[in-house]
Amino acid sequence: MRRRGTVTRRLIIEAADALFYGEGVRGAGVDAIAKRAGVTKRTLYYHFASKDELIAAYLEARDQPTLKRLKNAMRAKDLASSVRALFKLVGSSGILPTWKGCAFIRVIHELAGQPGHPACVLARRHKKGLEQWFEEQIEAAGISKADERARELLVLMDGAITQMLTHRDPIYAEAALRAALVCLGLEGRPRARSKTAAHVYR
Amino acid sequence: MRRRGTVTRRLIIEAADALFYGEGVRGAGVDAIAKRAGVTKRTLYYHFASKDELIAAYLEARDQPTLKRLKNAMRAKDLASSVRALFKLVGSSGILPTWKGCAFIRVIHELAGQPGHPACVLARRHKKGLEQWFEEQIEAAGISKADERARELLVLMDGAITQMLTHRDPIYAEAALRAALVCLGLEGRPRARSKTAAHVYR
DNA sequence: GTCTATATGCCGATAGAC
DNA sequence: GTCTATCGGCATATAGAC
Repeated sequence: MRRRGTVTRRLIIEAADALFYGEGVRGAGVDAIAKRAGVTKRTLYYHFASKDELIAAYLEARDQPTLKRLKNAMRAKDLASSVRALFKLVGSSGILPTWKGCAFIRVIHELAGQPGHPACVLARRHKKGLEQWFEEQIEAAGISKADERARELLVLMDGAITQMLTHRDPIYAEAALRAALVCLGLEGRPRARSKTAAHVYR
Repeated sequence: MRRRGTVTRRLIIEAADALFYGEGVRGAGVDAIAKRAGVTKRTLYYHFASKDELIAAYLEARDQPTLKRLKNAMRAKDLASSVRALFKLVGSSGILPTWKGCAFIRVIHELAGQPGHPACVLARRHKKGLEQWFEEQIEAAGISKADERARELLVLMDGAITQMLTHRDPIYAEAALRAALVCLGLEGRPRARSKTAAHVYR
């Protein structure tokens, strides 16, 4: 009987995570995943009915840890600091060659032709959950129309992630941070920011 | 001798465009592309040395038309109207089932493990070109630090596209539009009150 | 529950005729 | 330049022993 807590099952998901994230859910094959997990393909197919199911399990396993990591980065009391930490995280992660963007967005893009795929459903739920948490944080900071601000923040985060994956240049995470602070009303548009100061980076 | 203007070559690229964009560059095979183009695989491989080269040609063929379409949408004299038109376009496109996001961003995500792939190089160049054009428009509107504002606009656009592909809900394009107008200083937003101040009203 | 071995088909790419 | 025919490999998935 298939249970969800099996050691073998966990090993397979860990291997899938490494390969699906590293090479894409279409680029990585079950053969390589089974080999990395140290099991045979037959064992893999005992625990997962299909590759599609394994892809869904891969995202399912990433859901809470990813949220937890973001919440931990944004644990400051004041919202401005939290938002700065968020985009600092995006910028610093984005310059690492091993970083390949957001796993959920990657799946949405790779499986754009199959929006009903279980993994796509999970990805949408993950992003909705994050949006809702953003909204709670913004509301707790006493900012009105928190739902609108949360969507703006989410758009900026995913836009920053996309640009980081594209150009691997923190300048885009910084752009997103500036935009987020302005949107949230936490920082006015600087009128006379010294050009030299603004260009310290790079 | 292989020339770039051949009718056959164009037919193949058109078929590739439909299938690569519809099912992903990894999801679509050369078999299906050749069939759709009405040629044999051997002919396809006469015109393109490899599938990777065909993928690059597919993006290459999309580069100028995509830029042109965006410039046409943003042809208004005043920047605010142009920006509104941009995100209106993203929102209205994004609810069409046939729309599958930005072809360039899709490739970046699908080939995240191969940043040196010719198609990835083209995708980066395309986005850089768009960013530069944004900068020119913003500068022409008399807004300072146009380079920073252009990056913010680009991040918002790609973030909106990503969210549209994820949720198919124009509410995210609208969020990005609001953020863009605030960032460009085309629409004000009052600074947030402190949390204690907010408590006065509760 | 895990194994060895294999079914079956599609993948990208090629040989050689015309 | 386009065709028919096909290669070798890897894809997902399965049969049946233990």
